[in-house]
Amino acid sequence: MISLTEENYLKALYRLSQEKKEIVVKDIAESLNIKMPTVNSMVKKLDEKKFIKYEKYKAIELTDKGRKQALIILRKHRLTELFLTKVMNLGWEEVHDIAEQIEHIQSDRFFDRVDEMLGHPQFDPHGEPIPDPNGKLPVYKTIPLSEGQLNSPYKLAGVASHDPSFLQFLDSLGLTLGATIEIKEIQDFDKSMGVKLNNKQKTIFSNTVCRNLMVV
Amino acid sequence: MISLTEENYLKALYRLSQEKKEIVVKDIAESLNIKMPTVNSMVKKLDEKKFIKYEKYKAIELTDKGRKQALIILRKHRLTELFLTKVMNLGWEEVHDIAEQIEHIQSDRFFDRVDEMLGHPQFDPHGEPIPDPNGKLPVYKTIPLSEGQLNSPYKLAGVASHDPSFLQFLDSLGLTLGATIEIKEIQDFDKSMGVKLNNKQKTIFSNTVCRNLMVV
DNA sequence: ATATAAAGTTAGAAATATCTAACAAATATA
DNA sequence: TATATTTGTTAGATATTTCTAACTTTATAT
Repeated sequence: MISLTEENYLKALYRLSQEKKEIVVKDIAESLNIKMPTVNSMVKKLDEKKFIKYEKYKAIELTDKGRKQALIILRKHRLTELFLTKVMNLGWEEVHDIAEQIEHIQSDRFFDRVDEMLGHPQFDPHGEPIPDPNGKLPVYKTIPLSEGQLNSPYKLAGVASHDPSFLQFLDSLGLTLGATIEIKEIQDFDKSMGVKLNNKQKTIFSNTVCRNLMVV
Repeated sequence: MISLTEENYLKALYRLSQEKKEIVVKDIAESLNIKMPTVNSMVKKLDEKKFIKYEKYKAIELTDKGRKQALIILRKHRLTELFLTKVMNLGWEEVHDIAEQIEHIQSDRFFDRVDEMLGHPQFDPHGEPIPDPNGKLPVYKTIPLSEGQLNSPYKLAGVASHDPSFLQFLDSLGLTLGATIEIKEIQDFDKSMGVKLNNKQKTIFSNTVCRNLMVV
């Protein structure tokens, strides 16, 4: 069995591993707002339980087992956030704290239903992929929309530019991660594309825009 | 602050107080599946925190503060069970364990939305009333069914007689608290009523029965 | 009314997760 | 390189929730 506290350590470990190559005791202490000696005891325990690899004074690494656990929690967290916003109509600013609690609920049935009610989403609204129930992160080979084909529905999986005006432009179109984009027309002369968004509105994207929309 | 464990003790205490007049250490131990010495330590603590009144070798009583806490948890539990069945379409047999976990979530916003999505229900499907957000059990001004009106759906909120044969009679009809009763016909000569139960089966109640069914 | 049984209590131990104080190692700086 | 700073570790304490073993009080039954 894994405790709520251990789950929180693993989740922090995973998040930190995404941000930096080396994770040290201090990183975890700061991230979880606890003192270093506490972390020290805990990493010893997590090492014994084979969730991480830890040696005195060395960097800490998640094992496959630990990463799997972390991803299962991350899945619950992301599904919960989506559920709270999309199904329960709560605001994005208020769902995080609730999701931090619900992510520890032990019930496959519950999260399966959440997943189902959301239509098995692949991305959360931050564009982060949602791990599968076995703690596997699907590997998407994303391509820029500019290399996409006609009449084949793509999903927005990320953006290559983080220019605020670009993001605002996407926002104004209601284009969030996970949105469906279908290429309906390609202009030869400037490579601009006529596209259909979420099977509803149609618009035209310049090649610049298309090169910055990473799809799957 | 009140811990998850303390919440579970208070909930058990409240449930036991509904079932019997005197609650002793052994009752709690059995109800929570823990040993008596553990309960002994805990009741001392709950007494110090003013949630219960406890003296050595005496019966245990909830204080107003303790009862309020218990009712807030009960509210969360009942709302959650309703939500899981009505909104998430889970089966009644599987929701209890999940609700036992979700009831400890700390978020007024979350439970307010749950309550709202369910249309502010007054009873759970077992016919138990749902406490309000301040831990108050609404007092319904109940009337005997005999004073009810035609074609207006009532809810069974209590019984005026506790005669075993009467209770068994209700039981045989599947009439539990919260059940819907609609008067379809009133016989002038003996005041017996033709009624529809839970929008399903129809039957006839004598005036004696009607005077003992307290509805809302 | 006394003996037996049931229920309750105390004392002390263990697991979990946290802390502070003191010391040690690694890293950065002068 | 030597010193200072940062980071890490150990040891030991505290709080929470649980347990077992031993003893005490209250209730039951002969």
